[in-house]
Amino acid sequence: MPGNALKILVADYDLATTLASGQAFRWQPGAGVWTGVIHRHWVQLHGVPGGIEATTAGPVTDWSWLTHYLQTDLDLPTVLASFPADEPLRAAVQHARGLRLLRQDPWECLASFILSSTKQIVQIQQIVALVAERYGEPLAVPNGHSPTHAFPSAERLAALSEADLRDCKMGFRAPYLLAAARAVAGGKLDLERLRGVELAEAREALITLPGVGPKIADCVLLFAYDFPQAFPVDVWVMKALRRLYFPRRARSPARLQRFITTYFGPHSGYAQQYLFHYMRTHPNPV
DNA sequence: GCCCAGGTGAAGC
DNA sequence: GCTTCACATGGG
Repeated sequence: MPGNALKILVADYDLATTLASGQAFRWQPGAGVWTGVIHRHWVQLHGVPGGIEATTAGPVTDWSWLTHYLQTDLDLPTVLASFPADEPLRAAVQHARGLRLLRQDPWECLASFILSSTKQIVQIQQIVALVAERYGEPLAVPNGHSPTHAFPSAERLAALSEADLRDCKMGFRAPYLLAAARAVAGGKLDLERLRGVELAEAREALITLPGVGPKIADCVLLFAYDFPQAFPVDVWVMKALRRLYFPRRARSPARLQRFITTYFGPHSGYAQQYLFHYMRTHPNPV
């Protein structure tokens, strides 16, 4: 029987921390409820004892889009057990146990992170909301809720001008987003193909886009694909590495990179997310 | 006013 | 290889 509500049984899932953790930008907190958009679905989520309750605008028969996005089948204890047993990671995990990685749509994730450079998370949310409101297709929403839009397709954005995008307050990122939209819409960059290639090859393919460097590429590979060893290094993660792992003397970028790829194990991307969250919420040394 | 934000590319050495 | 700078915009 198709319904518009579902309870997902899952342990070790901190919904609020996950949705606010700066990997996805379309979630708005309410009174214990998170409202957002996944693909073409308006959805409300709230964490309850033993799991997550979801409500949609209309009847749903196949909920796999939701469970896949939330990654509720992932066994978190296995991931955590794969981390090196050091003090920084122990503290970071203890501080936010239940923090998860989502599995987003590659195009939306790529576009969002192109917009992310030297922006605070709240500002990225504002820009993404503006782009969706202006150029995304309207979605079905329950009575009493404000109108919501899907994130616009690459084809839709590719048809715009740079000025249209600059009007969405994205500044110097506008030509980068436009170039990415045109590369994807024109078939020059096949985001689906990246699902089946090695991490290094997928990274290279993304970095060919102007405005996409190693950090943004790794965000997309970690948050939208199945690359558990993608390890985006932003200002916060760099602070974590310097302060928690190399407090005495600075390491060259090459040495740091080698440390990242050898030290954190098969789920290093997850370790990165815990370190990121820990530094963001503990910006000052204890 | 000032500094900073889930960076990147270009120019300089 | 590494360092410095510009690039828009808004929050603290």
